[in-house]
Amino acid sequence: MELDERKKVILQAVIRNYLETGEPVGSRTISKYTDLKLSSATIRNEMADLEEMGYIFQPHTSAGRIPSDKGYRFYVDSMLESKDRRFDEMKDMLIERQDKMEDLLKSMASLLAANTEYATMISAPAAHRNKLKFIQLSRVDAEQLLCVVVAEGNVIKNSIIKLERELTDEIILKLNILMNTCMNGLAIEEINLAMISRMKEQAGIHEDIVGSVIDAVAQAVRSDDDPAVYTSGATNIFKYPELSDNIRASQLINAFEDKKLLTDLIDEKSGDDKENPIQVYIGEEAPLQAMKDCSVVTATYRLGDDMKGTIGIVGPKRMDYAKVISALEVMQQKLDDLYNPGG
Amino acid sequence: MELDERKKVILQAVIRNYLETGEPVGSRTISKYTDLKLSSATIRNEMADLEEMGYIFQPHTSAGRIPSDKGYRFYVDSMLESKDRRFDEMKDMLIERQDKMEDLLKSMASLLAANTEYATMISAPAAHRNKLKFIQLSRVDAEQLLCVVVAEGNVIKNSIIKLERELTDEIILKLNILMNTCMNGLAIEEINLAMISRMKEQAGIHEDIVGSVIDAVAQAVRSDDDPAVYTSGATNIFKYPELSDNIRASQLINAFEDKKLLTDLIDEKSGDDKENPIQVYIGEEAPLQAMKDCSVVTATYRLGDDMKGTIGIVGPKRMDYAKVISALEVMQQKLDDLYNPGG
DNA sequence: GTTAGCACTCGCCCATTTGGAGTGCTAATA
DNA sequence: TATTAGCACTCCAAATGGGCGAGTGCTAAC
Repeated sequence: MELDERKKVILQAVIRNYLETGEPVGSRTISKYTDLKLSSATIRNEMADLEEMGYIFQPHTSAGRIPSDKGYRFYVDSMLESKDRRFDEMKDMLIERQDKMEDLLKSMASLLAANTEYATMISAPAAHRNKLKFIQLSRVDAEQLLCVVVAEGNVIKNSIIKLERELTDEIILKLNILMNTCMNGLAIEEINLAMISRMKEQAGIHEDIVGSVIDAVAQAVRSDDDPAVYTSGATNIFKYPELSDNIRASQLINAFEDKKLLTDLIDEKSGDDKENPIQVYIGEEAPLQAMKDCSVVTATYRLGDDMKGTIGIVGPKRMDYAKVISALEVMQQKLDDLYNPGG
Repeated sequence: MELDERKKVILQAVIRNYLETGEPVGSRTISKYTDLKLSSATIRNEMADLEEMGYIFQPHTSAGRIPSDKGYRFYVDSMLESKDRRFDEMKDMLIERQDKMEDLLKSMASLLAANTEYATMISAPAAHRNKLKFIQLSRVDAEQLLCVVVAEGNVIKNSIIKLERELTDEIILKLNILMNTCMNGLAIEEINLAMISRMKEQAGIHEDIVGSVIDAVAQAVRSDDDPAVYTSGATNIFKYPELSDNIRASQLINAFEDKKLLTDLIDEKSGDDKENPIQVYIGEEAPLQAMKDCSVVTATYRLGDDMKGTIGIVGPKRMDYAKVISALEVMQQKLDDLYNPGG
């Protein structure tokens, strides 16, 4: 059977109506809702066809229809195609530029959550291809060396290195210069074994310190230990009855509490497609089992050439896709403006 | 009416039984539960008295009794008095010393949550009376100066200072020395206006930088903008039916999401009593409206002389107080051991 | 002061009923 | 041939009502 134009219109009408009301929609409703001038009986026939094709289904006999995952997929795809967005809604959200990435992302997450009424998460730009801007070693006290690493985008990481022996100021200064001249401007992948042994050679008897510093840099730049995902509005899910029963809510909130889980999800899925940085996952497509009754919309943002992160919004399947997608597009744009003022 | 010895025994029995089962407890149960050798009829009379006195009540006529807030209060107080704890349970929880306070507290929070099955929160030691260990200014690029502040307990804070003009290495070095000689070892309160103007004087034309640095130090050491409360196991509340209905759960989870709220709560209430660092808040006593159906147990811990923070556990009123209190005591001890190995 | 006995209350569970929304099918219509 | 009106049917959800059991309060006897 084919999905002809009229079926499409009816399907759209069913979905749109369901998004508004959250109730199964019946044939009579559609008959009045659309300007097709068809009786409910005709609609019923068409709806039976649509059900057979798998776009909609009945939660039980003699109830109205609700969209299946396939139905949502059709709806979202056709929306993405038609570029029928509501850009305006969020355009004048105010975002202050913050010194620290962290604060910026936190405030963006809570802004998005407040405006969409869904749960949001933002991953900090992955630094793994990120260039080192600056390394600073300084003595805190006799046994401890502070290592500060600044990467592009003012991502700052600290770590403390324990010393087995005391170092003179002079040696620390030397090490500083050595580290910076060797590693400045490099991405973490570019630091290879050859370079490390060359540096160790130059450091002479202090080669162990170089080892520690490189560990520290690696640890600082790698974000495994510090997932760096900011979430907001997890409690919004209680606004949607279909998600707020005990089991589902608990699993969802749990997922939001477990930043590590989120990082994996967000990293794995981001940016499969450079042309289409916005991805929509519906129901079972969702990357986490806990979210199988939700839809997840993610947007990959880029800062400069090498840094990218992901913004994700999690809500019920019957979320306002148009609003969410345009909100994400605005956010992408804002991030771009803030960090690439020249571009 | 007086709370004689027998009434106390019966009240204890009622409460203990309710803690175990979560069901209203009837007179027959108590008659068998205790070794008082009293018939259920007698118990009924006594329970009627206890109800009149406000220690217990019936959720509805012809149901067993459950403890009121006043009843719990009696139970907790007599437990605290008798020092009848179960220290052993958690004693050998393994806590690795972490370089960073943050990681340590996070892992402690999740450990506590996992072991108690309640929700936990830990506030980082308030740094407001904390001594500065070390300040480091370094140039990131032409327009930005990185200011790293290390305080006692290896609390590290960064901030970026925007520059209006370029500074030479020499000047930065000078400023570094100036800042460290002036402020090292000081608590933030000890930095007064006189000192600031003296420093500005010494900095000459660069007095504006000194101003910025002091702002940065203040901002770094003050923790207002970064509440620094770590939570774990918020989803544990779903394990307790009396807390997991939609409204309550949503309010509670919300409270746990809002770190700022938690900070206020935790700071306001901590350490009223130096002798009794462990406080129990039952039901309406709880410091947050969202927690009015919960009990909250807090413990104030001290690191060194000036730093203190709070650990809090939130659970249903019928929580295992003995276990929670001893767990908190163990945590206090561990923190003490880790950071004051000499004492 | 304690206990046995008994009537009573009330929440909970279950089966049954009722009403309404919505369907599928069929026959009539344009 | 496509559309529509009509009707019987299905099923959910909410309301109704009776039986069960746990537990109480009271009274009278010990």
